[in-house]
Amino acid sequence: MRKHPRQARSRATVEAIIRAGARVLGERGLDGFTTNEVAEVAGVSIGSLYQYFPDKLSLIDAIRRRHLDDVMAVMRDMGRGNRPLTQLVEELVDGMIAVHSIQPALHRVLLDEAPRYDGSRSVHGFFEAEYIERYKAIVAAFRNGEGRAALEVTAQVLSSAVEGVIHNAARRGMLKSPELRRELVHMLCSYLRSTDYRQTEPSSELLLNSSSDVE
Amino acid sequence: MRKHPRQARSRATVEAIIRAGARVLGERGLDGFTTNEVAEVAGVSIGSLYQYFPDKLSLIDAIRRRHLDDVMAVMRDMGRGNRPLTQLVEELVDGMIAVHSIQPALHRVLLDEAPRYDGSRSVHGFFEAEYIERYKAIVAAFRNGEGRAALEVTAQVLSSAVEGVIHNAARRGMLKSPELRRELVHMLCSYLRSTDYRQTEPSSELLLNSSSDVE
Amino acid sequence: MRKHPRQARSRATVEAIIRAGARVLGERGLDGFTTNEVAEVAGVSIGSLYQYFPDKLSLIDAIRRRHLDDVMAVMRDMGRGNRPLTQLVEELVDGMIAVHSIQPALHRVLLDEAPRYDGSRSVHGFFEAEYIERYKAIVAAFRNGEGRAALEVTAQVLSSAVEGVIHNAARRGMLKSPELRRELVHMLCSYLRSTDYRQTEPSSELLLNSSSDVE
Amino acid sequence: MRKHPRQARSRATVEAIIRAGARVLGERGLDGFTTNEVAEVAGVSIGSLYQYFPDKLSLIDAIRRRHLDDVMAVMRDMGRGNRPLTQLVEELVDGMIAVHSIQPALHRVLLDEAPRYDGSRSVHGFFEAEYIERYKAIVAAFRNGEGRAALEVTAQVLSSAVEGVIHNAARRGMLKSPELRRELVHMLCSYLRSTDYRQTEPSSELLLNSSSDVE
DNA sequence: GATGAATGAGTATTCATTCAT
DNA sequence: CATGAATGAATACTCATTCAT
Repeated sequence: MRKHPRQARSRATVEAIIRAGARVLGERGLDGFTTNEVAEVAGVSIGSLYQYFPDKLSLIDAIRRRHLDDVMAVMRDMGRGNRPLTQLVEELVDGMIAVHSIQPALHRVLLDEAPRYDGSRSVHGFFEAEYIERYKAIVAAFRNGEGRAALEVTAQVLSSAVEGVIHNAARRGMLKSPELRRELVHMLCSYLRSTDYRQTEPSSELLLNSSSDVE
Repeated sequence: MRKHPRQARSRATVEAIIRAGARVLGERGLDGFTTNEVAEVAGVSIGSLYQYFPDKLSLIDAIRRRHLDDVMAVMRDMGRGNRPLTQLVEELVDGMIAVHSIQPALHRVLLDEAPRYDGSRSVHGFFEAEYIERYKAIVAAFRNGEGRAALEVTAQVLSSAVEGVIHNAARRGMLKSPELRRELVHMLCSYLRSTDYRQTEPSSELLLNSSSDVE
Repeated sequence: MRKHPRQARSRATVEAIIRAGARVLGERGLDGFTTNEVAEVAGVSIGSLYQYFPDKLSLIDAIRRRHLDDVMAVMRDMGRGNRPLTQLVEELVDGMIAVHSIQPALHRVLLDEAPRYDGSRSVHGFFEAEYIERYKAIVAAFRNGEGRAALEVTAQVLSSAVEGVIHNAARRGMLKSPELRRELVHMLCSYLRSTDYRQTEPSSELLLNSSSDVE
Repeated sequence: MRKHPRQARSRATVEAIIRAGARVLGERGLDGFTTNEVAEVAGVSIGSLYQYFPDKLSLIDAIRRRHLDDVMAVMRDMGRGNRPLTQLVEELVDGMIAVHSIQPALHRVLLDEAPRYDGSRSVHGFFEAEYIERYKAIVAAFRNGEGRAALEVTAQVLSSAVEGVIHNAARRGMLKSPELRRELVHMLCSYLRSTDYRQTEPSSELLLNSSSDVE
């Protein structure tokens, strides 16, 4: 941000801009997101917008930070208290579904489409660090004996799988499907519960005899 | 396509345009994808581009079709022959990684960002139908006794999880990490191997007592 | 118009754009009328033009309104006071010649070539209604006993004859010819003065024995 | 024209192009008139079109000549035989209406909108010379004692009035209205029958007491 | 601080015309 | 002679950003 708002009025202005930005981004998508549109929706002159945000990207970043804070709130709740695996996973999934239900498109746009400032020192960087750390904590709690590196990768896989499923469901308007919720929970639990698969696996497995073989 | 290329010369032109388009889309992203840029990279005049593609979107659709054909080829290979679960999943994951390694960003842009022609009868529609069908075949082979509806949802969860993980890895340049591959395979196998979790689960579970609670 | 100019500066801009537009349209014709050209002639950036006019057509409409206002002023003057037929017609013709002398081509382009916004409720629609009404008033004053429908048609014929002659003269640069003025006045007076010709006519007429027959 | 077609085949090609051109120009207007479109409608390659017509304008000129020939045919018929004034005028008006009824828009586009080659030596020039000459013959026949210059102007006024009324009617789809026909005939007859109005006019005229005075 | 008028580089798309095959 | 692939200048319109008031 270009300038830090000190007076109450300025803070309100910035607030209005970010809110309007989130709304526009969620409703119109990245293409419909123009600084003039945002300023108008915010009931603010375009000049005022540029008083606080040096350019479009910085505004997107601010919106992202705002939104990611919500997501982080869900993650932080995960950390409180002890719960059995299933319950924890269910809460995680439910939290994610809840966050994405508010503005289904916004989160996806923010995560997938909207360009980041430079990739390193951006808001997203800090957020992501804590985000993955939270996932690591979960993994560590249920997968004892997993090494540092493995932990990192497992958390990565876990979080991106959750996001992949949730975003896809959001795109299809299936966020509220209980079956989807159940299956996602199921998958995550199976994964977290299983010990290293290299030991248990190549025993005697079912064979796939696909009939779609013939083409 | 506006016109069908009859002479050899024009077929080469169309080919060059699609190739250049894929490259530009992958390297510069949807924003950097301008018809003029594509024409230039293809070494073709802008007029030639519009001789064959009525507008920008139709070109994107052609690129998508091209790319999705590659992805489907991987999926179709899954259907051939019988293999144990692990091997099948490994091949699936390896195939996906391979496809995404060529142009890491292209697939994601094509799937997540790039607008489709009308949402219903487009290329993507047909592709997706077969795509999910292939996943369903896999699930059906290893999860006997799963109902119709459950099959659909499971396939959905499975495919979007795979894509989420792969795309995220692509974004981070981690596509070639063997650990990631291992964990993804692991997750998918656990999920597919497990029977209905509602029976086996709420026994005696570990409890999470996170210390990252305090901040 | 997209935006209403509030500050004096912007009102001047809009004014300059319309003036430049009229000039370009009159001098270069509809083909040479490009928004960029207009902006340049107006000494204004293309962006400013689009700030006030959503598209090319709306600008043409604004120019038309401006121009038609001038024409209507002439017509309204016709309505004031009582004058003998000849004097009235002379004033009408003189007024029309004056209006078209400013930018000979503009009026024709505006009336004949330039596309209208949607054909019905556009500026031209309202203008035309009053325009023909004024003509009807003239006809009614000198042709007593003419029915409703006949009035309408007579007014139509009268106005389009005037326009035909004036526009053609404008094309040929003959607008200032006193002979032309005299003949036009003559024709209109003859027409308006004559009672129903069906009674007076097939008496004993001159015969045309054209020698230009042989060629 | 670039090349004179000698063989039968070429003559047929040229013929097809001109016909297609007239159709496109009439149906789609000057804007929809593109050389590629014309070639396609003519069932001929664009290359062939340019074999015979060096550019777009030359094609329009050829169409114009073709069309004006039709109009001239009407005018020439006027010259044959002797008829009373009213009959002659009725035939003129009917002929004009007939010519314009075939492709109402074409004639207007050709006369009003379509650019001419250079204004002087074009097809239109020659045509117009004869055209106005025909009108002069008519005037001369019924207005004895009119001088050279006056004859020219009268013919000019007469022809442009006819065209103005007819074109306007064509635009409004009123070409077939018998009232319109009657009034046009009426006006032309009144005009041609009247002797110099300077002698007969400022006697005792009706006064216009318009009520639209009050505004 | 706030305003909103002004800017202009950039984007998709068309169409007259050429020329190798 | 005919074809149609290729060309590229030209055009309408958008939007991030600046700056005088």
